[in-house]
Parts: sequence; C-alpha cells; structure tokens
Amino acid sequence: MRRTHKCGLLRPEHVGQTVCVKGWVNSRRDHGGVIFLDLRDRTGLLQIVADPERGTPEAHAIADGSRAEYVLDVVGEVVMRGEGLENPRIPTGQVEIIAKTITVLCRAEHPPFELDDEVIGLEQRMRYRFIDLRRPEMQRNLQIRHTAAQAARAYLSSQEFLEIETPLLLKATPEGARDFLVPCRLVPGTFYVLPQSPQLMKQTLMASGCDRYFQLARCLRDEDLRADRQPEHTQIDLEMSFVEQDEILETIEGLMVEVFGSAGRTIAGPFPRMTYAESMRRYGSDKPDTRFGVELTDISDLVADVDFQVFRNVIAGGGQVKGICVPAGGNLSRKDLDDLTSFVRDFGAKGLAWIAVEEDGLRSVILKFLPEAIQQAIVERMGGKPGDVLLFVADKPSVVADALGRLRVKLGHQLGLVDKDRIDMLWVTDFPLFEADPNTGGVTPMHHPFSMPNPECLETLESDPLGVVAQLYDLVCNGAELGSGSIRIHDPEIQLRVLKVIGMDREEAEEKFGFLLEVFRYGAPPHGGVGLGFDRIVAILCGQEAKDVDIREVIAFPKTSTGRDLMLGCPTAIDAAQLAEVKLAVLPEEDEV
RNA sequence: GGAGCCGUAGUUCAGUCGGUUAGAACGCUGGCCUGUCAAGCCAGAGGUCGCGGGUUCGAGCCCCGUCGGCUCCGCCA
Repeated sequence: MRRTHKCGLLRPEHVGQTVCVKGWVNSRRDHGGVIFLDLRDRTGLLQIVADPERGTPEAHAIADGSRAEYVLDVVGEVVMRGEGLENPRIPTGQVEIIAKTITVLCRAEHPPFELDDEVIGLEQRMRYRFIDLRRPEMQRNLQIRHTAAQAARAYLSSQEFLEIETPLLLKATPEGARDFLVPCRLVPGTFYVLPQSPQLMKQTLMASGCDRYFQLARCLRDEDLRADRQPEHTQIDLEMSFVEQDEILETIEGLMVEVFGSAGRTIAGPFPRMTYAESMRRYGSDKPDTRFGVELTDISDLVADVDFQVFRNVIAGGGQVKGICVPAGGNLSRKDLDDLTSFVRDFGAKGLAWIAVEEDGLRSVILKFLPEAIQQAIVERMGGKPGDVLLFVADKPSVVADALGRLRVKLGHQLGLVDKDRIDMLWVTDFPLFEADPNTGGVTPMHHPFSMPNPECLETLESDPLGVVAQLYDLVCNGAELGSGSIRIHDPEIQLRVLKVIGMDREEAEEKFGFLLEVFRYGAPPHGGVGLGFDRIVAILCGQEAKDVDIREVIAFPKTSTGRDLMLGCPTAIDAAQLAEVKLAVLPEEDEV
C-alpha cells in the first residue's frame, strides 16, 4: 500500500482514518499482550499499538519479531489515546495507530550505538554515519542547512544573480593553499587541480557580461584539518559587476538577514563597520568578538621609562605594552594565571604580567618597578575596579595583538562575559593588501592578489607595499570569520604591478595568470564580491558557539582530522593498472632527508 | 612539521601503589507481563584491555614503537 502519511504529522484530526505509515523502529516496548512500537521517519515518532485483540494476531506476531531499526510498513487505524495515556513529549502524542497489518520491509542488525544516547563517540558516528544521520539532531541540522541554502538562492535570485556552475577541473595557480591534484589521462604527466575557490572563474564571468553571479560552491584545499576546517567546504560565492564596496556590503547584509531569518534568527542591517586597524588596536584580532568588552589598552607611553626592564626594553626595541582589564579577574587562582601565561606563550608572548586591583590597593610583583603615579595612571586608563585583574603583554605589536586578542576571547568565555544568544555581525574593512612573508623576506597577499588597492595607495604600491590598504572586507560574526571579499582589480596593468610586488615578473605573471590578464584586456567591468563560509554559517544557525564551531555536525559525510572517511574507508591505494593509465607511479615510503 | 589528550564488553565509561577471577550503566539474548512511551521485573551471554616489542616473578596500569580518534601551534591567499 502506498504511504498515506508521515509518522510525525499525525494528529487528532486524522482519527478514524485507516493510514499507511513507513519508517524505522525507534523502540519497542513488549508488554506480553500488547506491544508498542515507536516508528520513526524524517518527520518524527509515532506510536504503533500491536494488540492481538484490537488489531490482528498477525500484526502482533510481526511486532514481536521486530527489533530496533527494522524498516516497517504499518497499516492501521488512527485512534485517540485513552485518558491519561497521552505523551506530551512528542507532537503525535495524542494519537496512536492500531496496527492491522505490519510488513517488514527490511530487517536490521543491532545498531552499533543507540540513537537516543546523549554521548556517542565521534569515531563511531563517523564509521556509521548512515545511522548517525538518522538521529533527530542530525536530521534537524541537515534541514536547517537545506532551508538556509534555499533562502540564499531565493534572495540572490530576487537580486538578479545567476547561479552558474564553474569547473571542478582547473589550472594550477601559485599562491594560496595546497591543491588537490587530478592526473589527466589524455595528456600523461599533466594535471588538473580541484578549485580552492571559484575566484578566477567568477571574475571571468563578470568579464563575460553575467553582471551578477552566485554559486553554492565546493572549495577544496589540501591542508591540515581543524574542527572548523574540512578538505572540502561550501561557500556562498558571489560576484557583482559595476558596483562599489557599499553596494556589495548592503547586498550581503540582505542575504544574511534572509539566511539567518530562515532559521528563525532575526538580525538586521546595516551591520557595524570597523577598519582592520581599529579592530587590531582594540581587539587584537581581525575577527573581533564584539559581544563583550575587555578591549586592549595601550600603556606603552606610561611605562617607557620605568625600572621594569621587561617593559622598558621592549618599548625601546620598537615594541609595545598593552593590557586588558579582566572584570572580577581577582578570582583567578595562581594556577589560573600560570595557565594563562602558558596560553599566551603559544602565541609568542614571553610572559604575562598582572596587577590585581583590590579594595585596599594594588597587588603585583611588578609594582616595585612602577612609580605610584604610573600605577595609578595605568589603573585609571584601563578602568580597573576592585576585584579586577589587569593582564599585560610586552612584545612586538603583532605578538601583543595575537596573544592578548586570544587571551581576551578565552577569558571572555571562561568568565561568562559572552551573551550566547547574541548575534553580532560586523564588517571589518580596509585590510592591508600585503603582509610580510618571514620565509622570503618579501611580501605576500593577505587574502589574494586580485584585490584592488585603495586609489590613494596606488602611488606607493611599490615603494611601501606593507602600507597599502585595499578594498578588502571580512564579514565577522561573534568572533568568527564568515566570509571575505573585495573589490577586484580589473585593469591588467594594476594586476601586473601587484603581481610584481609579490615577486612575480611579467613573464611569470603571463605564464601563471595569462588567461586572467587576457580576460581583462578584452574589457572587464569593475567588479567585486565575496565568498561566505556556508558550513560555518549553518553551524551557527544550528546553535553552535562561533568560537567552537564544528562543521562536521552540519556536513553529511565529513572527514576525520587526518582527512579520512571512516565510512567509506578512504583514501585507499590505487591499483597498478589504474595508475598506469595516468602514467603515475607511487614512490616507496622512505626516511630520506 | 611540532605539542598534548584518548584507545578496556556492542556503546559510554570506571579500573586504586604493577598483584589472585577486569567492573558499572545502557544495549543484547531468554523468560514473565495488556497501556507503555528511555516500559518494568527475573535470568543470562558478552573482553586479543587498539597492535607490536620491552622492563618485571607478575603489565589494562610502567617504557619504546606503531595504528586510529580528538584538540592546539605551524599551515589554511
């Protein structure tokens, strides 16, 4: 019989109907005379009653032999449950099915874990992902992902974007992440690479007159994994022609309002904007969590001449001293402070100085190096109140920012300063185009080499590359980067100059990016866009804390931290014949070099 | 490339100072039970302590290696 209803949708209004439902046995409760089955499908649970008297002996016999995760076809009558027998915990709890016929559609081995367990090992879940995905939480996550994707498509379509697919087999270009390689059988010894992002293809589409493009694009990078990083992830990738930065940001704000709204999370544009320089100064990060204060305070000028060698020498050497005021940080134990010190060492800080503000004065081992007036000035500038602890890092600016920025976030969560219900969207703008490359001594693009420098920086592009600010912006949410974009270069001469600055002469640029330069030479519109991390967005929509996003929870079939798929059991070796077809040989594992 | 945590029953875990027969909960199997809904009661089965080596009279426990999972740094334009 054809399915007439989904399990989770039956209600008192269906009472009296004979229905056919199909699904998995979620649980079975055998009372000897009567057996209750909870039947589960995507919509939820429904109680099936197998009663040899009210139903049929045959149905009761099948129910008796059924086990967890058997797939059943149940035909029966919808009835109201008796007085006091309702189950308010499930939406179908007012009704039940008196089974007339039960058919086993598929038997099932005992599942390796119970679906309603609170704690299931990640390894088990990945190994048996097909069972893990049956759990309501995972079904919900996939539903939220789908709805968010639909919202994005609907909004962008309404804004006259075209969804266009771009190739998965691409040309290798330098820079960026390590590529996944795909051998080309037809031209042995040559390779395609899988896209790290559709960046160059979407810029090409702008030159092709598509005006507005978007794609839910899979992006592949052969780099080490993290909880928030998989070898393949999905971006809402979009690009717009004949626009300036403001129009792009407004469009993305509209998109995010719709996408977050699709999951019932109300946000409103316009989002606040902050320059990169301000963000680094106040938060020590280019992705600040603005849900709480504890901003960084510079006290370099106050301690430049004090007897404390650590501070004085750092400042004399061109460094700085900054601190954060930790509210009620006085509760931090000695061990806590040791842990925090060890924490900041991971990010290059040599130590962590502290001053406790107490009712009857200050307490710190460094007070003896600081004149009283300086002590007071520091406390005053940092807004220290009794009970607070002031924490300081002295180092070069990049280390100070990184160490204190991360410390701030850690403490913000540890001390419960973060309002987890808030969604703070923020634009960070005016990123530098380049950053120093300690490996080569030269410079390297902060994002990618296709972003347009601010007009006033064009003159100093070659003379002061590190000072060049670009029309580059990140979308930040609760301290997590959701996306990154820019106005692109569409002038081949400017593109060549930027490539030159990162060490690529004209010949090399033509070889590596010749097609892009050619695209520009035949007439490209001013354009720009963004790539938004769809997995991260969905994770936040599913209620994850931005700091601890685990995108494996919103990806149907994720990889482990070493890039393995435990369900498929890949990657695997490839047999010789298959390798021979693409003229490849695997080198033996050696302990060389 | 580096650092750390973990690996014991089907699952989640406990396992004292290195000491006799490795435990619990849930699940599973069988029995009882006509209103449960994480059903209940009774009984039972279930272990290469990831793998390999070493130390020791004796190793789940200590050491070395290895495999796997997780986290972080580097990396990820």
